[in-house]
Amino acid sequence: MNDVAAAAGVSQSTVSRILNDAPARIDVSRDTRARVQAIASELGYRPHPIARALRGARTMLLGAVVRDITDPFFAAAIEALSIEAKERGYSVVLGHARAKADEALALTAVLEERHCDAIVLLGDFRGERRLVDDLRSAQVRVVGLWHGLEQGRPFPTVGVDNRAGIDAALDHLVQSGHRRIAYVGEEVGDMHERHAAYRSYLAAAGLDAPRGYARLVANTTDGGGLALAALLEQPQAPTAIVAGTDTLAMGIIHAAYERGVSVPAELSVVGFDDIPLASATVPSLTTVKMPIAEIVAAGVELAVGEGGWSPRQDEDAPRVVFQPKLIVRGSTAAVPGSAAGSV
Amino acid sequence: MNDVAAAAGVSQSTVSRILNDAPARIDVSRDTRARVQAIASELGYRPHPIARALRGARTMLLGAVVRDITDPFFAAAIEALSIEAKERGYSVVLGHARAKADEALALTAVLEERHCDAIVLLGDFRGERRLVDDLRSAQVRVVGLWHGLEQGRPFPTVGVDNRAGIDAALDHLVQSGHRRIAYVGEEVGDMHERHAAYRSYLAAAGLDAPRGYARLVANTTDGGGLALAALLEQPQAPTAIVAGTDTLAMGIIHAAYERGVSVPAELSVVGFDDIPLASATVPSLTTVKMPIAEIVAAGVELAVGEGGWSPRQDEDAPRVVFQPKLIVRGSTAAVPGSAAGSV
DNA sequence: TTGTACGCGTTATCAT
DNA sequence: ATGATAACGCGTACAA
Repeated sequence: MNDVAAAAGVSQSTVSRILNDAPARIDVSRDTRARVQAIASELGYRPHPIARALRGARTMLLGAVVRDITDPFFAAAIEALSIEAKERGYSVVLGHARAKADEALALTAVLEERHCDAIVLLGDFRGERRLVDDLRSAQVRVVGLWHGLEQGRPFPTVGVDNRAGIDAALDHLVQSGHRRIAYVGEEVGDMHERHAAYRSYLAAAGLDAPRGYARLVANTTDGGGLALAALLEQPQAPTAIVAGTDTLAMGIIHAAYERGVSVPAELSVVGFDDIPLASATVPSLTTVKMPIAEIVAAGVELAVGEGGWSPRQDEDAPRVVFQPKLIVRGSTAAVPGSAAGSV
Repeated sequence: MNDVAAAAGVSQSTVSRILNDAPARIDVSRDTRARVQAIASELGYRPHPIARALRGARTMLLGAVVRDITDPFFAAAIEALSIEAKERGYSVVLGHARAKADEALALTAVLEERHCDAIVLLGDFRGERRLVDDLRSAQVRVVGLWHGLEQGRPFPTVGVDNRAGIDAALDHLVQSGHRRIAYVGEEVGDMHERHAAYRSYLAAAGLDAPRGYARLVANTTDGGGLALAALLEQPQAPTAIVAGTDTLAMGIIHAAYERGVSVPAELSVVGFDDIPLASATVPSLTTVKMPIAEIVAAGVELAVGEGGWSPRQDEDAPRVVFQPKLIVRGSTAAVPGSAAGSV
């Protein structure tokens, strides 16, 4: 900017005023303005965001903390976040939080918070006391997406109505004649709610729910395979499985294929999330569609929008909840032996 | 830092020296050092990275420009990049480059380059003249991963030996008795090389390659479905398909399932990349494994490591090439009608 | 061993 | 309508 000022024969502050479009009045003469602009573009002047930030301006950087980007669901969430952020002029900084059991997760280790105007948590970090404490004492705004339920939330959260999703999935299965319905999930974040919803649904419907029908495994395709193996060993194998995520559902379907169990003819499987590949599996996946775009949009609004929330003593942080929607595809069918069944 | 200095009764520069571990000599007395450190941690002092960066220090930010994070392959690449970057103390800034046909892609639009110490391009951006020009004139180091071939490369690139991968896939199919082998891909980046490798392999092997056997479609599961539909309409349908990516392969397998074509009994399919879900599909996917971690590590080294490369006149930018590896799983089998076949 | 002073590139305030 | 100047937080050459 100094170069521009020197070349134009004006002071540097004048250049600043011109290039920032004089917030106050049009107190720059037309000719100097034109001259400075010409020279600036000729010299290829580019504002220096770091210097601006030092003056107190925003960084236009949005921090995203996520455990595992490989998880197809969170990959889709990051994509949505990136799009939403870009529309508001923000860029996303990835704070990769690989949970290493031996080290407490410190915020600084994962993200230099002062770079970012706000931080978005993707997934459940309630187990990371250290991280949450850091976040609480940091000056940046924090929003948690799919962060699970909590009593005294230190920051706003946005999520989905897990109970409604599980209810819809189970309604669908029950209406297809299923009575022996198992659940597979990892006891983390939203899946905790899904598990609880599954249990209370079965109880309310008066359905049998043997202990072995709820399998808690890692949220991976391998975890799904292990869960299926265990379920097939039950005295009465289930005719349908509700999976806590599509990843688990894919693992279950894959394992069923390897074992010669036909989906959906012999076993129905319902997933949760509707990840991008869910419609391209064999068979295509019946699943509960997560309104990712809406959730991310609400989260970004809370993080960097005008409707932002700042901690107060007299009220809890807000929790926004969106509704999921059941998508029926090819992985569910009537229970074997029913009207349309074989035998 | 001023607060710390005031509280400790020393000057701000002393504090700076202590907290930066005096690069020169141990010219700080033990007691003042201890006192300052105590006060600093008590006050919860955190260095201000922006001010540091303004002084010329590095931002420890690594820009990543990617077209489509939803693409499972690039999601995995981003994951690897994030891990590799974190090991060197860097964070990744996502520059989301959704190709909108109507607007030329400007670097500033996608990433405020002066924030980043270096920029990593993920995928093929040769079509984006504007972006590449911006990159060339920018002062940051740039590295292209999976950027395809180019004559006068303005920056170093790291990639995979596509020809070797395709050769391995075709060798496998030919050895399984296949003669009618089709190719499905999008004419972008590395897939261009894969297509060329497919054609020259068939020519060298003296295999029939009807025009309609090479299907150029979008790199999505839907694209794969369209390609399969077109291939099944050929006078002589192929017995095997080489897909340019696993995404396409999954689309092909899904479409085959929907049409009642059995994979691998009636049709063999080979993918490329070995995305995380490739081993959990039905059937599991035979594919060419991309050495993502190695490629990303080499890229980060070129971008921010000591072995970095700066443009010179007398030599081309380096191109590092890694070798892929064929992973045989369940989506390929002997050609129908062969020794082990039915009928 | 420690304090003073300057500059990094901006923006904002005050004076001209 | 424009120029001079202070300040943002930090690192460092120089002076004490």
